[in-house]
Amino acid sequence: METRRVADILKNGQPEEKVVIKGWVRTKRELKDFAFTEVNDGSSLAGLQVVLDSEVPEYNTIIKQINTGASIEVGGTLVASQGKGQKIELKADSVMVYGEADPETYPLQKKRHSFEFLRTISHLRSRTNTIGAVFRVRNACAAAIHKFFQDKGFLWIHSPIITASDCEGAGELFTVTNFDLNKLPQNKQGQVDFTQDFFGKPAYLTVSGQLQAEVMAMAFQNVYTFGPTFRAENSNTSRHLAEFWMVEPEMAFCDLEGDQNLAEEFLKYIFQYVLDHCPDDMTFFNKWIDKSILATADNIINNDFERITYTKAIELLEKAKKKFEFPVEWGIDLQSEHERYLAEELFKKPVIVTNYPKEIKAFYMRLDDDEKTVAAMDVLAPNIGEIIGGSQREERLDVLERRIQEMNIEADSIWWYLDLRRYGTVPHAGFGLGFERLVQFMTGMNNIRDVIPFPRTPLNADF
RNA sequence: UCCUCGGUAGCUCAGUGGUAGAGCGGUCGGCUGUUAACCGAUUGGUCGUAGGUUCGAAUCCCACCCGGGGAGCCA
Repeated sequence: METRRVADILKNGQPEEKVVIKGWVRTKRELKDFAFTEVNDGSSLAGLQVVLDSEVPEYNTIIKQINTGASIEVGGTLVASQGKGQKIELKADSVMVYGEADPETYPLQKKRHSFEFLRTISHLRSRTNTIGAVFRVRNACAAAIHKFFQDKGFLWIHSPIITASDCEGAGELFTVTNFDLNKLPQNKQGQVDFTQDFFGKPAYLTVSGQLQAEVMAMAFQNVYTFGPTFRAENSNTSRHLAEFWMVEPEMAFCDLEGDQNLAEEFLKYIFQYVLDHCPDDMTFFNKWIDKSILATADNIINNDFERITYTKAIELLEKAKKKFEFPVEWGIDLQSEHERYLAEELFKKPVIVTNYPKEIKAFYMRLDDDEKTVAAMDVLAPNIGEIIGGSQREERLDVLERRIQEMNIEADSIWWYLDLRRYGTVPHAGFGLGFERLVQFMTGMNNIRDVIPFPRTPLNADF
């Protein structure tokens, strides 16, 4: 008989149906002559209650083997439950134990664990309610992202993971080498001789696929990257990872307004998709993790995002009656307290702030006519702050070269990027979104390490 | 990296100079419909590591390691 998934049985199962399930035991409640067990196969938050009694062959042996964590196959008949917690349950005819889990050493209990502890057992934590729900929602987010872009005709670009250029001149990079680090070849100046290295020059793990996305947008118009990126920064926070996934759409023949339109439509779509596809998981998060996430999702989906310029944002912050720790004046980068005030207190919905001072933004952002600001945009959302950062790119070769010079950017390694402005340049724009931060925002999870299966952070690359 | 709080049983924690504790978990027993089952009993420790002060240190001091929260930076 074909194995059914628990999610399917809970949704469509009918009494009298014969089914087979395979999964892992979450709990066992043993009474004198029979027992209840809950089996979870990862397909849903809820497990299927299985009723076992002496009709199961070798009941006395089996019942001692099916402790929390054991993997089993159960065949039987679906029946309407006499108990209260579930509509339907499985009356077992046969049970096969694939692998036992010694209760003396199996680290997961039936009760709640701290996320800090679960991180020390990342190979087992996906079997818990919360982490299981996180990864189903993470998957739904990824599926939604692809569907959103594919339905719009965007090409998914596989940007390189190894790169010889440091895109934004910012952040610490991981070096990629095949040198024997105990015997580094040196040149006559006594420095490491990278001409003997694998690529003949220093190479790094990418910090962004944006520049390559711009290349591909110049052929396919609309593209997006969705892949891993790396930062070697020694930042120990609940919002940073050394390895994380980033989504970066790039559109040719698009300006800053089109960029904002896409960002707004994109966020609304992802939230709606997850609500539609993971309602139980989202309800679970709303109950146990953060009681505001469903209201937040509703806010995102049903409100037009506020759109203001940076200059207007500074005016509003200066007029605010609130005292800020960091003083406000034109030219500063917005601190998280400022972003929170705009999104949470003033507008109470997502706000897109545009046209920041050029001094605080990257070299590739398009210079505005006033020569003071650039065509940048940040989407600030209630409860999380900046979730999306983007810009219209500088498509004018002379202006771009001037900006590169002003900002002391090493231009040699991005000659190809400048070539795009030499040959058939067009206005174009795009944005970047940290995928794990999106999942954090969606689920209300406090620590980014709990929304990626195997987090890489300073001093932690286990599993 | 900076600030701050913490590290005691498998887990969550109490214990602030004098015999190392509780709840949960595990184990054993009981229970004919349980739902983090319940009831009874029981098991369980190099008090993060290494020094120091003291008659005596989980407790006080120093260094280091690790974790949480916040900041900076960002995604």
